[in-house]
Amino acid sequence: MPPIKLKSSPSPAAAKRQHKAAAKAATQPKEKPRPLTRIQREKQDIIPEAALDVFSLHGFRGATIDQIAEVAGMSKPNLLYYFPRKEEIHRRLISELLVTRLAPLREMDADGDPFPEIRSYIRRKLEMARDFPRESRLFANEMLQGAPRIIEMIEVDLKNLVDEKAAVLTARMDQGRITRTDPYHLIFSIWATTQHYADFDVQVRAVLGLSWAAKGASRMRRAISSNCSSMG
Amino acid sequence: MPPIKLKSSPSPAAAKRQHKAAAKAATQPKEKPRPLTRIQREKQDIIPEAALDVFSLHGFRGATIDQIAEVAGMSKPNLLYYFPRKEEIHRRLISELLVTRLAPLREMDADGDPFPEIRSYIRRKLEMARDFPRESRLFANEMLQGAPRIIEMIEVDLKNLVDEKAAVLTARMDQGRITRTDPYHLIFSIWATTQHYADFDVQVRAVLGLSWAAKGASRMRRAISSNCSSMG
DNA sequence: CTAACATTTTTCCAACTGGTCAAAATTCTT
DNA sequence: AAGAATTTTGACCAGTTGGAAAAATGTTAG
Repeated sequence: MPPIKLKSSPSPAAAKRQHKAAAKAATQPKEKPRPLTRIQREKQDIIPEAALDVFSLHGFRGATIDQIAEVAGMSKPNLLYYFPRKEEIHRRLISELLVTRLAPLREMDADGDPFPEIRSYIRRKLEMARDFPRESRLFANEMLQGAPRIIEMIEVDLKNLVDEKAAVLTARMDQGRITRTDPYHLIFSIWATTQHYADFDVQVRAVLGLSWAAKGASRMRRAISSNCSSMG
Repeated sequence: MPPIKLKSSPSPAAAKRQHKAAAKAATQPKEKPRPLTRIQREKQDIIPEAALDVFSLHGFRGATIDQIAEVAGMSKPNLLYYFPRKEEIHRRLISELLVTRLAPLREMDADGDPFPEIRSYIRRKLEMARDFPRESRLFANEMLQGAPRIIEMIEVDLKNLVDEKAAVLTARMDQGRITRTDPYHLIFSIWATTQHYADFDVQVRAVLGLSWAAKGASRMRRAISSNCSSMG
């Protein structure tokens, strides 16, 4: 399939506006930047929160500002007062997301004992899937759509990080401290498995016959131990 | 965040129409059902094919009939002549999908040697991810959205099948023929890992620094061997 | 060849979409 | 309390969306 051009870019005169406060600060450097209002702080918290619900469920195109506004408990124009474009809410969510996602891998210690190090990496990933399933789904949605908005970050930051850690793993394998495998595919497996519990939650629950009320906890514990042991 | 009601049901007088041919066949049982035209056969092949492109990329809500029609090389009303509702194209794709997806697990032989049996199951799954990535992504999209259209099938057919195979696996473990693990999580791991190569294709390619031209083959071979070996 | 049917195009529609704008309502500062 | 600034609302727009209806065009069995 490839391109499928979206007839987007609806407003030719886009990018002209800016958030009022920001605009003021930008055009009048003399004046003190006037700190964020209480309301501003609140709303800029509530809106991405609501948007996460909707974007993670329907993807960028499938989500509507109206929906987000409704979840956030405000009117569409009011929401647009804080985030003048749909894309900006999404961008904000995505960029936060990437930082959080890279952290666990980044913190994997090269000097530690490789086996517990990997085990704890898996655990952290699983915990993230349990505690932030919406973020996981947002990411998955973005991937499914070909990652249009984050491909460069993946190609540079993520690739470099993985290259680095893969090199460390290879070194450990050379020392015979862990079983030899392709380090990249090892990492992919970890990503895949942990993501799965968030992204395919419905399926997991349905197959295990879990009540929808029984959130995470015990299932997660089994998943963690099960997955750690299968690494052996 | 669960409900997010879409303000759908736009046409209150829906469900009134039917495909002309089908309608005729239904209301005039005397007449011979009048076999499908050449054109009908062609189009009913082309349309789901095009729809698969679009749905797998944008999900149900994000996809538009216009897009599908464009990919299929026909006008929207013409497309609607064959599939009067957007949902019907999607439904058709999804139901085909489920059959195909269950097949490999269903064919896993309870009497065979468990290890090669699992290995070949993984291989089949990986091959499916390589050869039918759009189908995989369509499924993933559906899952991310909470599987609204297939939850019952998952809860019944899939659950039963997995329960059955899990029982077999447990028996093998009792015999000490394979390492003891939670059979459900073993199966989830296989699903997760294989899906990953289709759904997160972009990420896999970016991290491995693969050219976008180099499709599947060699990467897949490594993935297969790598994943099989890590089962050991 | 032609009637009967199948297909396609054209035109149209109401609801929804992302987004604008000015006025009204609220909140903050002094 | 008053004035200034911020926040919210309501009305509105142009473009898109899923879909309907009918007219125009093709196809094909007899």
